[in-house]
Amino acid sequence: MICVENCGGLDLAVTLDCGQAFRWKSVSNGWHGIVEGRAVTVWMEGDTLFIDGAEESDRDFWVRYFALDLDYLALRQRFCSGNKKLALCVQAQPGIRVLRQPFFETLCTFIISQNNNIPRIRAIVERLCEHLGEALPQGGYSFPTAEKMAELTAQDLAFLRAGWRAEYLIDAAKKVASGEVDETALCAMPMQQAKDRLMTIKGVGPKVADCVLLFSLSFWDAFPMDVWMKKAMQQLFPRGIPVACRGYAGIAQQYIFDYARKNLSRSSEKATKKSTQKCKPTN
DNA sequence: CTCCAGGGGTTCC
DNA sequence: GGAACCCATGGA
Repeated sequence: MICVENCGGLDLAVTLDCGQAFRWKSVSNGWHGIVEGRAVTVWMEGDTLFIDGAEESDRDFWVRYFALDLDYLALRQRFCSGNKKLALCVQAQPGIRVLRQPFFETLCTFIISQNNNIPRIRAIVERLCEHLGEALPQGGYSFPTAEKMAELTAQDLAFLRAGWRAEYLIDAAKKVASGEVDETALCAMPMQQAKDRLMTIKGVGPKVADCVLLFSLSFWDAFPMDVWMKKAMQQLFPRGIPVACRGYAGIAQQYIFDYARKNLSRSSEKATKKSTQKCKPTN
C-alpha cells in the first residue's frame, strides 16, 4: 500500500465520478479501479491519499495519474484571486482535479462518449475490457491494447453494442498501433498540432480531441467545448475566458463545468426547436 | 412513441 | 463556413 500526503484537497468522489474517467467504482471503503493493469482501491484520510494494492515502486505512476505533482492549492489561489465568478466556480467543488489517464484508454472512452450518456459509456467500456483485455490475478480486466484491437473489424465489436462508434474505435486502434498517432510524438507537439493529428482519426472531432489532450496528455490549456459549454461560457464569462485561466483553462473548466451544470438550466431552447420542426409524413 | 445522451461525418447551400 | 440530417443504443 502507498500513501501520498498533502494532496491539495483532492476529492476522490468528485474527481473519479465527474465524467473524465469511466472505470472507477465506488466500494465500501473507497474507490476501486484498474489503470494500466494495476488494480487498486483508493481512499482519503484527511489530505492523505491511500492506494491499497499498489507497489511502492509504482509511487511515481500513481502520483502522475492523480496529477499530484501539480500544485492545486496555488492554482486555485490564482483562479480565485483572478476573477470573482471563477472563484465561485472553484468554491462550488474545490476538490475536483484533472487526471492523467492512459492515452489509448482515454482516446477510446471519449470516442465512446460521443452522443452518449455516462452509465452506458461505463457499460460499453466494461464490455470492451472483459472481452479484449487481460484477466488480472486480482480479478478484473486491463484495458485492451491498440495492437489487439487493430486486428479486429467493426463487426467483431458487435458485442459492445456501441453502434456506429465501433468503426471509430477500430480506426483509432489502427492509427495508434501503427504509430501514425503516437503518444510521445503528440506530447512533443504544440497543442493545436497535436489536436489536428488526433482529428485524423475517424470519429475524433474537436471535442474528443480536446478531451484526450486534457485528460491524458497534460495539455492543461485544452478546453473541451460542446454546445452546452459554449452557452455556459457565454453566460458566465461574456467577456471571454478569464486571464487567470491562461495556461490552465482546461483545469479551470472542470470547476466551471461543474458549477454551470448545477446552476444553469440545460434546456432553454426546446420551444424554438418544436415550433421549427418539419411536418412528418403521415403513413 | 418521443426525447435525450459532454459528437462527428456527410451533404447540402 | 455553417446548418440540417444521419448515425446505434438504451433509459426515462
